[in-house]
Amino acid sequence: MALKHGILGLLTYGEMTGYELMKTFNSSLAYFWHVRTSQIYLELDNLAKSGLVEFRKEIQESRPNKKNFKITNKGREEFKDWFKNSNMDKMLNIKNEFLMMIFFLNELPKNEAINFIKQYKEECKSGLADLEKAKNTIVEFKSFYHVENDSDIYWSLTVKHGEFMYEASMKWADYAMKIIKNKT
Amino acid sequence: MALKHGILGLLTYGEMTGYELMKTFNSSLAYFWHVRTSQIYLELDNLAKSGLVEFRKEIQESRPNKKNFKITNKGREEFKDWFKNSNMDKMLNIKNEFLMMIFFLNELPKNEAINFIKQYKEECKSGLADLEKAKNTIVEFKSFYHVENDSDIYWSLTVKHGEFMYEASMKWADYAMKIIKNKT
DNA sequence: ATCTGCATGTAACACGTTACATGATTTT
DNA sequence: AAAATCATGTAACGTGTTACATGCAGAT
Repeated sequence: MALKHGILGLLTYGEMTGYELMKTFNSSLAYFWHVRTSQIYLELDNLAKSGLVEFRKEIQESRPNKKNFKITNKGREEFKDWFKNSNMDKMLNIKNEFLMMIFFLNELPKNEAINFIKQYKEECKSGLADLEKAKNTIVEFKSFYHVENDSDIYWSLTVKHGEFMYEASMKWADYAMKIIKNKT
Repeated sequence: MALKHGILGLLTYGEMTGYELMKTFNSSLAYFWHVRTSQIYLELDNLAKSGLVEFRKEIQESRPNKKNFKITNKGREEFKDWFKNSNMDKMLNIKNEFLMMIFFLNELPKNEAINFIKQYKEECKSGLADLEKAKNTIVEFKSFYHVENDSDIYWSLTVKHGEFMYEASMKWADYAMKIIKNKT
């Protein structure tokens, strides 16, 4: 139910279209949540049907028409309840296909195994670079939606989490390559 | 397709029942992949229908009857292809509900926000403890299935990855709590 | 001239979870 | 006496991906 509550959460900062929501997810929140337009529009439909959001049609001349979504009071309640009914252990259990491959990496010859880890390290590097972009979009988002409170402290903390993870991942990659090189 | 290839991969070490596969996932591979029995049995059905695995029925007296699955040649080919057709960027994009909550944590009063991070840190601590168990089950698995090669180097690397991640997460949690405490 | 951005959606499929169902044996 | 282990499965549901469809405006 995280996407649902993510949408509701973003709408607490102001009216947004499906397209804008998608953009925000795939920039500011990109490190921990990607979305597809198809999913966003379906979810917005569901939210509207449940009365958690409502929309205002806006006819545009030189652009396609929009639906500006805003959160309802019922939506705000639902969003608050999300924090009350959360439980930590469920949230942390991950699925990581990369590690599934590492588990079976003996299938590859040594040099290819090392190369595989090297690629991973490169990917982490580019992940770190993307976090820099996220930092910028966060600043833009705050001023664009005139967010007065210090929510951005928390937005930055998610980015910081990414930095910690990517840096640790790269250290792990170095460790892993060393181990593989030393094996018979 | 990671579960499918995970099952095929485990079966390269020897014959296993659905139940044993489930046990192995939820112990040795638990850090990065949890499964439910329902999913395992469905996937085994599919794999059998595709001719990637086959099974041998074993009638037991004081226990329910079993199906001992083994990988076919076709299954081995499919498993090898998994490494060839993989691409890194797809594998690394994560969904993290915990970070979704962090993003919106301004919704909670300061003390509750700090408590939330504290709970996370505790969860990481217990994750680290579980990794110790995983280390043991890996050793048992190797001797039980008489694995002669040094695959276990890679198994251990997945555990090490977990250690790096949990430790970095806990450092992040400390950093986050400090930031929140200092905010107005 | 081609690509990117804006803006909306539908349909089919793949993957994963929840809940249900059974039943003997062994451990606490 | 209660709970965990062994061992199999079905059905319904929820979530996410892939592929398809449209079409103008502005930038390269």
